[in-house]
Amino acid sequence: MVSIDFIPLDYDSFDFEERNYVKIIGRTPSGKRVCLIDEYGSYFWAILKSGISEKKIKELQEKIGKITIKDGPRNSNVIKTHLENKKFLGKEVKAIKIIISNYKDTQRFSEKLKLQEIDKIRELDVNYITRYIIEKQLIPSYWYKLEGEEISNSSEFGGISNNLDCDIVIKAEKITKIENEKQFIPKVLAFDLETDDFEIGKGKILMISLVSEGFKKVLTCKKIPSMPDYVEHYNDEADMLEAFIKYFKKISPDILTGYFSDSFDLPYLKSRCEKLKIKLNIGIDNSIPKFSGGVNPKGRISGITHIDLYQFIETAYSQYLQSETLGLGDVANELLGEKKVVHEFKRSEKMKEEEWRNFFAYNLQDAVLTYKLFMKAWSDMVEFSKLMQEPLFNISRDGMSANVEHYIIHNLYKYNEIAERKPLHDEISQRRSREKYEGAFVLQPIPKLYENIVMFDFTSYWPSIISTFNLSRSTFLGEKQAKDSKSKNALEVDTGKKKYFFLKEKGFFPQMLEEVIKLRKQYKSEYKLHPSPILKARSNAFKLIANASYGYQGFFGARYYCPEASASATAISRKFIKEVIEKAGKSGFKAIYSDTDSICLEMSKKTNSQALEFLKKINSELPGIMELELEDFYKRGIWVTTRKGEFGAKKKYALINHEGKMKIRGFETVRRDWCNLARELQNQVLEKILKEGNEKSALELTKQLIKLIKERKIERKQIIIRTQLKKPLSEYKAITPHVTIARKMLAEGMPVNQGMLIEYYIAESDNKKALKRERAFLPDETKPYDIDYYLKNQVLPAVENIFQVFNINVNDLIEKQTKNQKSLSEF
DNA sequence: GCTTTCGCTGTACC
DNA sequence: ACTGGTACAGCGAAAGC
Repeated sequence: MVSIDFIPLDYDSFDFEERNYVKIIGRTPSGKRVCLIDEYGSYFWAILKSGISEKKIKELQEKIGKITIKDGPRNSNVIKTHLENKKFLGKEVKAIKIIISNYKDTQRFSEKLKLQEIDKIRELDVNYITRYIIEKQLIPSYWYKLEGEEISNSSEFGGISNNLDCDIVIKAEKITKIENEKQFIPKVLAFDLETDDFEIGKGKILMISLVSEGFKKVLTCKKIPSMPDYVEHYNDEADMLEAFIKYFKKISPDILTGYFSDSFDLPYLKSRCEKLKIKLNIGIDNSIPKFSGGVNPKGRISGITHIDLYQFIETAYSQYLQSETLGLGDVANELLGEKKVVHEFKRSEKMKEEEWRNFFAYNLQDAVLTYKLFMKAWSDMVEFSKLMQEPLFNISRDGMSANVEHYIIHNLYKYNEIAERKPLHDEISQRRSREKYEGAFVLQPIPKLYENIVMFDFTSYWPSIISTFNLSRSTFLGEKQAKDSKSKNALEVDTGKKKYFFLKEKGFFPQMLEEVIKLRKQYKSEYKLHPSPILKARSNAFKLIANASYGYQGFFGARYYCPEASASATAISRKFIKEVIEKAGKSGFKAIYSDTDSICLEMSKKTNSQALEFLKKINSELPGIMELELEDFYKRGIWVTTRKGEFGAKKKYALINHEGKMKIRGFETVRRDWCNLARELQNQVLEKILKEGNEKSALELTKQLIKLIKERKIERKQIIIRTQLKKPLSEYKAITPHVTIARKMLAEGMPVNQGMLIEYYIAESDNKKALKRERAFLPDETKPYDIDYYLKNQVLPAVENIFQVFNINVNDLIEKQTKNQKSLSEF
């Protein structure tokens, strides 16, 4: 018997003599690599119809107990059955727990269970590892004391330990959670490839960068006269790949990370190794990386957690990032404040020595930035895996709906609930075609420059509504029937279209949410008292889960899909925000604007403390855990009309607080599909107006810029328009400028991928009626820009509505200037 | 042949 | 396909006259 402390990192399973075993890789506090092996038989539930006699149930259990699978790839049997009183969607049920010898036969067993007494079979689709984590409570990223028999270098399980790059292999007997808040720092290896063709299977690998603690190298098969000292040269690609494998094994990391490495670097590496007949045996059992998932491949390396950092950044950070793309360069710049080395891609045979030198630096830096970003994201990943209770491999790739669902599944046992199944194929298409339900309320603003504004918003609006009003799949009682009067124990929600009933007795989902909100509040205040990246990450993970839970209930792929709950939540949201608007009016504040959970009020002659008193009054009248809070006081704010100029535009405003900090929403300034010229001018115009309270100097600035545009003094980079290619080029029905440019790029042999930002500018044309797409050119083309287009379609639209607030028509300004200029040049 | 309408597309807000 | 609905705006082609 041995006993060690360890932290589980990578979860896997294997079969031995037709039984399932869990294989978990972790580390001890002193850095030894541990492999835990545990026998574990999976199970599922047969939920019985009500009113079946005990005798019948006994007979049924016996019958089930004898089921065997012999026609499959292995012999499987039922190990044990167990009758239990459980809950399913909140209702009491009797269910038989069926423990089987091999989870891979789950489906085969269920097919033999189409029996009269059985109402439903459930939890066939709960992942084996997930189930193990729930049952043994061996949650990733926490510390445990592991007791068991050491089987390192033994013949157990066919000598599995002999081929394993581990310090100790233990057959688990007892696992106990220990209190250890010590943050585990993993050994991380970041890598990046440069190739001579972007398409996997076509090109060759030119260089590989590797970055780990105290380790920075570029491996290459290209030789230039004087190599930088971090570059190691190999005779050919095969030697270089062998060297990669050698270094990988020497470093023996816990985590391999890359940026887009699931879809590019790792499959590329695998493909080249296959072609060159090199065994990419980087798994701790000497296995090669395996890919699953088809369209969105996921690369798995046995015993080593491969993390494609891009995927985690996309789900966990993208909503907070200002970056206009989620590329490594933009993200590293924003999160680390480090700029990427600029490198112009050329065909490798055309590159000169200096360019190769730069290419090496570029390659190294990609791995350096990936490494640093990973370290920065580590706390968040750990907190995610602790909250969702799923391994890091999954956490780093899952979207928010999967996160919400994992949170639910891992906590169901507290409510004695059996999990609902995932929707089947037909169900999904049915759900996807459902009508949209009405969403949140947005108040139409009156265009104006306002002074002295206060903004309030509801804290965690959606989750607080769902929790307070108990809106969920298991508490939904159905639509109101005309004759229905049995609503004593139910809450009625009038969505305007339909009336829905929900049970008053708290359901598990609203209860879980309430817990999440409570803990989020607790960690947030703890963080404010003792700021640390861990507490910040923890508070943030809870916040994200809470916010995604509303969308989850309306999502077609959800186990606990309930669009009626979503529709009810929005109906309730509309009711409360409108009430606040009305009460504000009665208390002498005037609502300028409101969107979903926020409200901007004109203070008029009211003081700040009067505004806070009003807030207090509102809160005293709010039910449950609903709460309105102060967002900020603002010195000025501006709302404008829509382009047509008929009414005030929603989702578009700019504010400045008393410290001079601006908050700009919806304006072209914050839209990446407008050129920088227009965006920067608009930003400056807004700043001047908000700071000075009038339009005078902003107008001057605009006039100056118009002059510069006409004199062709604008730099090319200022007039570039960027639009994302959101789908494969072939799927476009409309031929827009960016599609035209993308086709042109493709024809010129440039890489064009779904998701990339297409850049172009608009050039002059003799044909005045030419379409925009006919005047669109690549950034490096030489045609002079179209003055008229940039004035009338970029700069003017960006500031026109702002000056309109002051009754100034900027269009006249351009026309006048144009006339003057023409008359000058004509004479 | 010109103007208006409408579907497609992308982006942002919450 | 991988959380929800609301809103704005530009482009290009179809529809309307």
